Amino acid sequence: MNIWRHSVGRESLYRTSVSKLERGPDCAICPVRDHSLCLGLEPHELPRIAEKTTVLHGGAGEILFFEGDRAQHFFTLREGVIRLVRAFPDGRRSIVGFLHGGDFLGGSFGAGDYPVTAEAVTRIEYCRIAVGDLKELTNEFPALDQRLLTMSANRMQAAQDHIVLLSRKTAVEKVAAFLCASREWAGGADEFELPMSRTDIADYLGLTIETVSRVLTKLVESRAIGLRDARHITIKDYRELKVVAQPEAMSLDC
Amino acid sequence: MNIWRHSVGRESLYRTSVSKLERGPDCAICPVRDHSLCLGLEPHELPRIAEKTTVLHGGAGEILFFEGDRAQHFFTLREGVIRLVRAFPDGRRSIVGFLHGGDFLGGSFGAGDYPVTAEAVTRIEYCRIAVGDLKELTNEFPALDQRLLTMSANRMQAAQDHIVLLSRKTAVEKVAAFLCASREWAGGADEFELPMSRTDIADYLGLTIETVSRVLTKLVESRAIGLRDARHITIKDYRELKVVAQPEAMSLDC
DNA sequence: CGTTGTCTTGAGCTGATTCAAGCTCTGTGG
DNA sequence: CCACAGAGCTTGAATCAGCTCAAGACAACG
Repeated sequence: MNIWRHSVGRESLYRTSVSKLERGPDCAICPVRDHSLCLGLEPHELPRIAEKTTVLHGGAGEILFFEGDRAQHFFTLREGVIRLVRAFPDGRRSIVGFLHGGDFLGGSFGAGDYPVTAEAVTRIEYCRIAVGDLKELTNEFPALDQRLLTMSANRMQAAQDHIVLLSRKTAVEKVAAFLCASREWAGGADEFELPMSRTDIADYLGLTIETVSRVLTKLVESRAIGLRDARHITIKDYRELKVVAQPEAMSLDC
Repeated sequence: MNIWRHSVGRESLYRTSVSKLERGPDCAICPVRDHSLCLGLEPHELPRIAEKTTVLHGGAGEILFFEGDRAQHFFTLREGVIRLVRAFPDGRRSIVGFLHGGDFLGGSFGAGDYPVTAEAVTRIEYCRIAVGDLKELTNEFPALDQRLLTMSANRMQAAQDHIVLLSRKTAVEKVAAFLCASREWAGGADEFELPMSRTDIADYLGLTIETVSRVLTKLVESRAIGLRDARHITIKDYRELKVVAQPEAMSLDC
């Protein structure tokens, strides 16, 4: 890392700054202990994984790895938001997913390259472990494999939801679904802050920033949501929003 | 299984026939032995998994499980093609992926429901094992977990490719990408048969059948492909097709 | 207090959809 | 053997959801 690279996308140049390095993690006070990889471990096993793990943090915009880089590390996000990006040479960009506290990254198990670029949306804190070390640990603690499988299955399901959204939902449905998801990500309260820009939202939903903006004002006019400013959302009619967001949610009557 | 259920989609009624049941598999002659789950096992370990496994086969249109069914089984596809479907009550439909020989299904690890419906596109042959039994076996053979993780990672990458395709590619790019993928699926030869209908293709690419049809005739006119009939494709200019299909494939110059 | 980046809004355009025929197989029954 | 029905596919014409282009609003910042 710590390189300059020409972007093929909207931004003209990326810069990856050196992440500030800390000592091994103090797992006892880990904010994501019970919904991350480490849920698979007993408390007394944590030191074994901690000694192979480094805690890092980085600022918004920082790049953890580029698409195509050799996948040498496995990461657990402790704090903040990360976007997974694929960019086209002609400027088109697709955000394949957003990651939040507890989510893992990397871990293209078996040899391989990262299939996406990982960028910090906000200030982030994360754990890093070499894939070789993780593999050793999974031999020692089989519960880790189970946990990895469960988390992979959850991510797969999220990806499938995303596919359905992109292939068959209208702009309003997409934005409504995004707002419902953001509400969950933010903890479930009806007022929250969006960590990402309109550009990120558009590239996640397969729309333009103009369309995202227009749909949001339409939702404000229909009193489904409120906008204190561009980043501060208030959900005013969650039920309605959810109905719009999930036309596929049929009340199964059998 | 073996039930009638109203479809919420284009077809008015689904029928799930009883799959013909065979004895346990003869893994020695398994057509997908070396690119399925069982790649993780030594030859002498195969009988242990075989004794818990049932081989089944079913006809085109047969449904292995419905979205929302309790995920009690794990499947390995030996022969044929399966589509993973999500349907909306209003008739919209999305195909989240196609599966081919060696691919696995189900296995929502940890308790859970199937997030999609699995339907046979062609006549199929597949292995079925209860998730509980599989879990026991993974304790016995840790290599199975590794293999599952690797396969999950590959599927995740395919899902991400699909997301990029749906969110940022044009109709021509989508169809071109689909044809390139079909070529691989069919073994890599320039002449092959499409196992699925235009409706399936459209629901996979997030287009209408009319658009798929129009794009195909356009590709015929531009001499990139030939169409003996609707299902028989000849790739005439693979290079060109690949370039159209992957506008994201930049020749990394650094 | 100008500059810069982000977001909103408007007007016109367009790629893909919708609607509506018509065509081409395949199988079935007379 | 041909007529006929039905499903699946293609083609054309009109429409529209979302895009492009362009301008302006607003906040943050040096």
